[in-house]
Amino acid sequence: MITIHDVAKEAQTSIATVSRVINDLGGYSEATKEKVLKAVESLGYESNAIARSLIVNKTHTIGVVFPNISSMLTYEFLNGIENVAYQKGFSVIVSHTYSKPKRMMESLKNLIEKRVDGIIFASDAVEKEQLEYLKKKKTPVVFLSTKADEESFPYVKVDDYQAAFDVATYLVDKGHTKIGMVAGNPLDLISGVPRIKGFVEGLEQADLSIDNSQITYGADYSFENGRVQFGHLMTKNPQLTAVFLASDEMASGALTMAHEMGIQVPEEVSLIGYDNSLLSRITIPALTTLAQPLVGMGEKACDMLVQMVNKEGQVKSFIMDHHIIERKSVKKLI
Amino acid sequence: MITIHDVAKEAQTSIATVSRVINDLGGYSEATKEKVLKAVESLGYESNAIARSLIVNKTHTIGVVFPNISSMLTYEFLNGIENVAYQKGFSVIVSHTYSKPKRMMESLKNLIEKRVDGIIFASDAVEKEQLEYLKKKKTPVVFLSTKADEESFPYVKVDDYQAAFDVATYLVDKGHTKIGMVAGNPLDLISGVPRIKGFVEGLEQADLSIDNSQITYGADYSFENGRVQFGHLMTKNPQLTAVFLASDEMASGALTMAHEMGIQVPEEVSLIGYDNSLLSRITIPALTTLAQPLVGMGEKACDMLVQMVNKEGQVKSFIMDHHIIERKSVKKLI
DNA sequence: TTGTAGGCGTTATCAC
DNA sequence: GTGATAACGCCTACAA
Repeated sequence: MITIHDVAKEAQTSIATVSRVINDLGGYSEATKEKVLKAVESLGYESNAIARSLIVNKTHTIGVVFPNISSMLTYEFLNGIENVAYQKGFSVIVSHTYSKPKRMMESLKNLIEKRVDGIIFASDAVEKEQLEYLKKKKTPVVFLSTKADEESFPYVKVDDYQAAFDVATYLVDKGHTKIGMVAGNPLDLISGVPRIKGFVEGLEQADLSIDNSQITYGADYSFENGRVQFGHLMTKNPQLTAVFLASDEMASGALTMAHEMGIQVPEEVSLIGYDNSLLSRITIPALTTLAQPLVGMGEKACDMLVQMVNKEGQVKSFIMDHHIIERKSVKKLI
Repeated sequence: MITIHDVAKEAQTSIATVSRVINDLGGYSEATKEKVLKAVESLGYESNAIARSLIVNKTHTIGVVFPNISSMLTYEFLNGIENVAYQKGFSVIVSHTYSKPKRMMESLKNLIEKRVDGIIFASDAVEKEQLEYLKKKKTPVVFLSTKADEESFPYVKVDDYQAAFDVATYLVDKGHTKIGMVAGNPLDLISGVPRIKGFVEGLEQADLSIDNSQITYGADYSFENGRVQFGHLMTKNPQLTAVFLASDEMASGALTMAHEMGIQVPEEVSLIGYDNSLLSRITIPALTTLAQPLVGMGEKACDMLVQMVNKEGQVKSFIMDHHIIERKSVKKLI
């Protein structure tokens, strides 16, 4: 390995001076700068970020912790994160935890040992143990599309309650009155519950009631779950003219089930999804959906984290705007 | 920050001993081990991987370089990579380059500066400059779903020529004779050309000729490109009964175009994709496609890289098996 | 403008 | 078994 000493020798100067010109610190003549740069070039020297980190106590690296892979959202988040990280001069270490507490803990510990400057914790519920751990370390953390039960760390989220509420009134505005929902996990306090609650109350606001038989629940937000839940829902409630799916993946599952059951979308039943993931543009018919600005959320989270790392003032949790993107899966009833 | 010195003081011993018990090196009494462990626990000490890396000259971190985000393959590769990396005790730094040579070079340099133990270069053509650079450094590199023009670095790939050839004979076996192709980029030597060549020669093998009007080309493998190319192809060649799309994304684009044009799939025209990405299960009809073992390829690439890092024998390029997954988009002609 | 020297938190080589 | 102490490659006072 070729070090700063080699460069110094080649340039016939000291390592201090080499360090100065490499880091653009000024305080050296143009001549020596030339010499040093030439030496760097000819030797192919590349400074050792590890050594630098050790002394400046910063790695310019952040860690991102994701739950299971199955979700298509993850990748869009990651893109947003990586974009601004790159732009701000940070590298990003990713780890998947499959929502296993043990693995989450290991990932966290590993990131801390590697001395990342900050951590983005995405899309997953945080266990008490992990929260305690993170609080003990002083490492900056921001939550992405999730939040801690307390106000310990800032988060970036959409207002799921309001979003689901808006979906309900959207459907009502389109003239629907017999409306169902394929919900996510009713035990998921972060996304599951608010979407259900928001939707139900949105309907109530329009003087529509929805009883429990018109809502089905599942374990996750997957294609397969959407497929079977939608099947159950429609056999129990064939009168429905519109149903809200708690994710685009579920909605596309519903689409294939509708196809299997010979139900026309949107002619016979309207479908509306959630997320505006890549999927929603690709299905037939294309999905009308509640859009979360996924890439933007990743960017925002990373922005906030970098701010915290650089101690640029106080960072507050941020609620991202949502809106409904109209495509082809919802029919207006006259 | 709490260091090994603090632990040593707390445990009333030397840092050398603390280091020994932490690294399980033996050569200490059970009693001191207890003391040290207790001190570690009570202080919440976590060793500094940066400092360790500096001296052992290994970071237990690998870098992964991807091109643009648009591809859905990327994430599956990443999952495979991250799986075995985790299992082998490595962290992974990802970076996206948007296929911009400048940004690729920056990413590479950054990874080298951060002293990653190895690099996986995925899915993108390698420029001469980058190749030269990587060869100069002694850092292990493996190519994933791409390869260098020379035998400089090992790669993991599917045999695109043979795969496309197999697609051709598959379609022929199903009784099709009027067959078209929506190809990828004809300038893409890694994936574009072999798929085109393999497909054409597969047809010739069955005494079917395919002239240039039955093949359309595009810039990439995207949904949108598949959509418009398929439109062109079918208006020029309405007699076609089957078409091969060079990616699943393109195939799903074709599906929506077929829908727009009122062409039934597979009743009027059969479609076959390439990749077996998540998409192919989700479209209606579900796509018959040539499957690349995406996750497996990521795993294999990481496996090889770790082997190289650990200097466990010679590592050779690896051709992954491919096969056709039959779903609903190809009709058998009687 | 430049160089010397003391760390940064570890591991590893010696002695004891 | 255990403890000094010299690296690892760099940054940064402090001197000169």
